[in-house]
Order: sequence, then C-alpha cells, then structure tokens
Amino acid sequence: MDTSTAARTERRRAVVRGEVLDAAWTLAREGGVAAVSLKNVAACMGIKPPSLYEYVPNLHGLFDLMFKSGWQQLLDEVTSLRSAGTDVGSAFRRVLRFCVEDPARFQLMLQRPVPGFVPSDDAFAVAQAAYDTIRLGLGDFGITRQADVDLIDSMLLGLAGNQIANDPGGSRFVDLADEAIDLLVGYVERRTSS
Amino acid sequence: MDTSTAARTERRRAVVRGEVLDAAWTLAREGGVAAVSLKNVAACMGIKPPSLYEYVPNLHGLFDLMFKSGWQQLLDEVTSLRSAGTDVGSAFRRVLRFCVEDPARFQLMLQRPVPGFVPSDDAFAVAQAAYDTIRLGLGDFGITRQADVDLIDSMLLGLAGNQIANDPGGSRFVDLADEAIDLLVGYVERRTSS
DNA sequence: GTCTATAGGGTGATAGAC
DNA sequence: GTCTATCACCCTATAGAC
Repeated sequence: MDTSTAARTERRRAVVRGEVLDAAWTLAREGGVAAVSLKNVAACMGIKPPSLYEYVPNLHGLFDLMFKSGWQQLLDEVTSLRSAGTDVGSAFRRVLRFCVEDPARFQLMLQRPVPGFVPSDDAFAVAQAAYDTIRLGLGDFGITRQADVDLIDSMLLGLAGNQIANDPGGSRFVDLADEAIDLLVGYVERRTSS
Repeated sequence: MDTSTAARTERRRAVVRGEVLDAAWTLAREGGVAAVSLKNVAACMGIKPPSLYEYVPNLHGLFDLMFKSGWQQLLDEVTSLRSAGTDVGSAFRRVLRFCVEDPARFQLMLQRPVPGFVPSDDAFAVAQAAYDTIRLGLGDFGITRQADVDLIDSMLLGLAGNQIANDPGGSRFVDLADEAIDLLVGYVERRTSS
C-alpha cells in the first residue's frame, strides 16, 4: 500500500466522499431528489456547504455519483442473481422490489428528475453494464429477441411506476409480478416453439 | 347571459386564465416542467409576473390547472374512443401515443415532478374520472378483473416511460403496442374461457 | 481541511403607485 | 388591471482567513 502523504489523504477523501454520498441518499429517501442540496447535505453531515467541495466537484458531480452508485447497486444485484442461477420469476420479483424499495433512487436512475443534469459517460457505462447483464440473464432463459426484452423491461418499469405513484406503501402492483412474468414468458415460449 | 360588470370581468378573467395555461404548456413542452415559473410564463405572455396573480392564486394553483387540464384531455380522448366503439388495440395505441406525444404532460400527470405540489381534490376527481372511463372501456371488451386492468395499465405506463426516456424521438417502444395488447388480451381470454 | 463572508443567480409573493 | 419596487427567501459557487 502506498504510504505517501498524497495517497493517504486521497484515501481519506474517498472515505468522506462515501459519507457525502450516504448523506445524499438519506436525504433523497426522506424528501425526494429535490431535497438533495449542498446546504442540506452539509447540514446532514454537520459541516458547512463550502467544505463539500473538497470531496465533490459540484452538485451535478454529486448527482453523478448517486446515479452511478444506484446503477452499481442494481448491477451487483443482477450479477448475483445470475450467478446464483435464480429462476426468471424470482429475478423479476427481486428487481421489481429493488425499484420500489427506494423510489428516489428509482426516480434518479430512470426519470431524469434533475433539470440540466446529464450522467457522465463513466456513470452511464455502469447503467449500460447493468442493462447488458439483464439481457444476458434473460438470454439464459431463451429470451433473446429485443422486442421480448423490451416488453419485459416495460412491464417491470410500469409495475414499479404504478406501485410508487398509485399505491405507495402497499403491494397491489408488486403482487402482480408473478402473473406478469408468467404471461410474458409464456408468450415467448408459445411463439418460439411453434 | 349575465351582463353585470362582475360577471363580465369574470368571463374575461377566464379567457386570460386560459392564455396563462397555454403559455405554461408551451414552456413545459419546450423545456420541461421545470421551465414553468411565474417569470417565464409572464415573459411568454408579454406581461410582468405580478400580473399573473389576477388569474392564478399562486404557482401551485397553476400546476393544479395544468394537472387538471392534462387529465381532462385524456378523459376527452378515452370518452370519444369509447363512444366510437374503437377496438381495444387501437384504443391502447391511441392512449400510448397521447402519453408519448407530450412528455412534460405525461410527467406532470403521472410522476409528481414538482416538489411539494399535490393536486387538489377537484383536479384529482378528473383524473379519477378518466381512470374510471378507461376501466369501463376495458369492461366493454370483457376485461373486468382489477388485476388485468392493472397489468394493461402498467404495460402502457412502462412502454410510454421507456419510449420517452430511452428512445426519444423514435418509436421503438410505441411499435410494441400491438404485440403488447394482443398478448395481454390473449392472456385474459385464454384464462376466462377455460 | 474547515471555516466565514460574499458574490450573484434564481425563485415566489406582496404593497402600493398609476 | 398592470405596473415598479421590494422583500424574503432559496440556491451554487468562490475567495481568502485560520
């Protein structure tokens, strides 16, 4: 391990950067993405707003970190589901729960709620990797046609969106997961076997 | 018609209120919901921000008008589709196009993009009426089970969301409408006939 | 590395002249 | 009914003291 002063301070900065990210997620979960401001994040950490610039280039840089970490979490999730050989129904349910369990994260990842914020190429690459892994995972079950992937993806997105918007705290749409994936997989099988 | 001064000025106010609403929609279409501010709306109309308070109680009141008018447009759409006896596939396509053709309207109606804004009971009633009409319309085709309605609704929402977020300007997800509604209707029919 | 002070932009909203 | 002037916040971001 590099023990130079520069490397040590960089490691420390990375640690605090993680704390900044945690504070931002906490605020987002509690008050939506709009609650994430330099003032609020700093207050949440017990420091003053200007100090944040030691760890994050600017506010958009923080959103970029959040975007990237959200997709990284999903990537980890689907990677582990795939290596565990999880069946398609359970995987669908698990990803749906991932979307619903943190509405602010879902919103940040998929609905561009911050005017003017565009994810960096670096962050976008993680999102792409997660999406690719999902495609590979569906491929394991014989679902390879792009249209089929899009239909499953859309159903997932729709169920999550409806659950968050129209039945927050409930499970009306989440409970439809099994039926939804069964009908979609059945559709693919019926078509490919004929 | 009432020709009293009070009634005449009220009618005039209603006209200008419509112009305010038009300006707000124009701004939303061009720059997203975030572009709708008193300053921008006033500039768009060639007046000064304080003058808007003659026609709208405050900014949230304007968003409430927009929310209500968006759902009123959808209500009109589905009402006319239903009275025309449109088949379920065409209706599904039409409503999907309604969602996609104005992303800002879709966002405002379904994704609560304005922090702190909650639609009034009055505005919410229109949304409810539109939703009820959709349910009745699906009932015309024998689709009455709530879970089936929710699945169709979710697929619609998901296709629209994906189209707007992942293929703006294209038609990748809109083109899946026929296949989506066929597979959903087929699923319902197969189950109810057995 | 954290702070205070401040610049400079934005916003919604109100009072009061005309 | 529309305006000017203003208030009272909010925000990001930077400069420079300690």
